[in-house]
Amino acid sequence: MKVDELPVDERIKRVIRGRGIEELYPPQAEALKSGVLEGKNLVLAIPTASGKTLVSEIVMVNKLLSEGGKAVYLVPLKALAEEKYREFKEWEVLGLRVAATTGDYDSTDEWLGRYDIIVATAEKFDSLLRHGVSWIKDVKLVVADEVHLIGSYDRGATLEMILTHMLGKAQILALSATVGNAEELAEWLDASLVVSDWRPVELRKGVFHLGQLFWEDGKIDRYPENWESLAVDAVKKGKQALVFVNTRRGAEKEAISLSSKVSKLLTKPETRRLEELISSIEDNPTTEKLKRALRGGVAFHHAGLSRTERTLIEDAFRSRTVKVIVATPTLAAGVNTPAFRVIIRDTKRYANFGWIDIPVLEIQQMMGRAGRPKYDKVGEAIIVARTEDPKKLIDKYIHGKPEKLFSMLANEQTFRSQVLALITNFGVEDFRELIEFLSRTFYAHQRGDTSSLEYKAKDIVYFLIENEFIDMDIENRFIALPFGKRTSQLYIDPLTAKKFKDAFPAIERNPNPFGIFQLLASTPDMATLTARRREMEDYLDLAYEMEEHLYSNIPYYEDSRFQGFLGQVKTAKVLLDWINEVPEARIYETYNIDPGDLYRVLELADWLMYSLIELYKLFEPKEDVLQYLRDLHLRLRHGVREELLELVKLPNIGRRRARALYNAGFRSVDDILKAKPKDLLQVEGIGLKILEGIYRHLGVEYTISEKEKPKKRKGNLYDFLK
DNA sequence: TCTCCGGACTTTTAGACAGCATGTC
DNA sequence: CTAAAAGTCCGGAGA
Repeated sequence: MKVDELPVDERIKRVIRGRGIEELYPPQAEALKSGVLEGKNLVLAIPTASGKTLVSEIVMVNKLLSEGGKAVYLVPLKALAEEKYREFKEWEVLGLRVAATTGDYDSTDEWLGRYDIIVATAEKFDSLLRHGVSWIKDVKLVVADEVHLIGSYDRGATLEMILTHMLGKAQILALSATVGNAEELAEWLDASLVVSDWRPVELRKGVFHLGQLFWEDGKIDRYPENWESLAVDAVKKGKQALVFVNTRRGAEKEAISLSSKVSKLLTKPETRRLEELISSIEDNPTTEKLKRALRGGVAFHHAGLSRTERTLIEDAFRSRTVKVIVATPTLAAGVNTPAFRVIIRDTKRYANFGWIDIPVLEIQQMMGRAGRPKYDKVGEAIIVARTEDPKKLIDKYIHGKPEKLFSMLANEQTFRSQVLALITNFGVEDFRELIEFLSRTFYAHQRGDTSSLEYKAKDIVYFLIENEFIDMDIENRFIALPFGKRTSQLYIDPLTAKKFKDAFPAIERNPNPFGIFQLLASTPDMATLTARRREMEDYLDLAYEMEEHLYSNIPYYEDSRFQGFLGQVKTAKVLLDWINEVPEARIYETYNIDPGDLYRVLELADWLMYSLIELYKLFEPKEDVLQYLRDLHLRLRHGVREELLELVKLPNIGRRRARALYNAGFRSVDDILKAKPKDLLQVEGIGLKILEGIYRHLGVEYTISEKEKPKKRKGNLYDFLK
């Protein structure tokens, strides 16, 4: 189908042709002929990179241009929100406004009302729904990207609930990877279904075993026995490779090992670009290994890296500076990083109870990264059989069908939170209405019988009543209580809120960082670190040493919570070090964690600390305790001791600069105001830009003069420099 | 007596959403 | 119920 023939607004065609697209891919054409353009719901199940985004863009923009209102585009990751936001920005030439909103920024909900296309994570949109944002009623279209995540254990229920809320109120376009039961999903959503495995770049799949590469078409190629030769070979051909492994350690090891082989194939300019890249990376034990690998044009990519480094690597890969990335599954579902050859080293993964086969769906997503549109005619996806029987791998992953999707609504943790939200934020008045809502979910559609779900819901309702989240009047109608409503809006697990509430008296008696941090770490919303075997004794000792500061009892060795508790103690200790200004590098070493892990813990602790304070406010707070908690929150956010709190409020002053200022004798804003700029500039980390920002923040008059400007003006920064 | 090596035994293991008010080194 | 690689410990051989 030609772009010209599209039954959509001319302006849309112009923009598309502006991208150099004249002809639509067959599945795109099929999708657009399915009735979506006339407002019908659609489930589009086609491989990654086969043009789902363009379909959704056409549907969104066409709808907005003809009907007005808003379109919401849901993604599973913050990084993807960013990526889609940049892509959709292009449509602003037609007068549409695009915004992205995630937990990271732009939470002023009403402000979003000025935009036409809103990209959001599913959880963020759920949160917006809970806050009852006024513009939700203008949403005419919801695009749910990666909708197969409805089957994910911990996050699927959220997506399912959002779609249930919006079903019938807005048009729904669900974009999915190929799954075993797409038709079931389509039936639930009352949608047309377009399924296809067509790809713009041909995909060749194969299994590698002891030097033999068995292609799906029966051809066999021969290579050196070590699978690494597959990656090296790709680079020799002037291409790139993406290797998937199942552990961080594996990613690092293989990256360094491949690096020494790939380095020989690099050109001078490539080596220079890599050196440039390396010099821009911060130093710590993890990046030290990364830099070693990068010298040979190879990188590893896993959640232990900070966001900055991950993005850096992804960009460098796209620009072909980096030839090979060895990644854990972070990259499989993340931002778009296609490569000529994808090598899957592991098909098993450790998951709580032991090793499991990675689902076909996920392996197919990894394989789907093979082939760069516009650059490659064909992409190659190769599974390495190391110990596994190659025949089994071919049957399961190459010829096999992906798994069916199953509703995860019944997952206790999410369900608890969702039931609360239904009552406190979505006006569900009684049990009958609750059941009525649940009957419209995918769970109900799929299982038919909702009696076990109802039973669970009933249990949760009793839990919520018992803990004063909600109440029930004599006619058995639900009453939302402030504690419940706030819990739901803070987006924390009711169990977390209950733990907080129970701890308030103890906190009032003995407010202290360690006790509070252990409390935060003990909630289900915190991803705690794990205490390693050899560390266990140390943390147990620490717990006993700090026993009087804790708000809970130390469990016995036999207790099932014992292991978890030690992890909480470790997490609390890390947070304690953080607010005592222990340098990051030392934290990484002492606790054997990566930058990404610390970042994650801090991010969660920050959010939970805020929530703790917000909930405390509801229970006749004592002013001094409240102030104590607020200060601790600030210390947590900035990683500083109490004495730096004042300085850290200044723009661009974090834990390092604040400490430098303090140690140089500038201990307060007052000191800074009285000081000569010249002296302040002596302080490590304080340059012109920073000082300028501080003065602007404090409302001090100043101007940065060019060299030719007169140097005598009052308040001129350069006056003081002399 | 010290060092090195190998085998037996032990330990470890992917990822990442949410609030709110503005800016880390 | 299912694995595999790295780390640790210990004893024995050799210097």
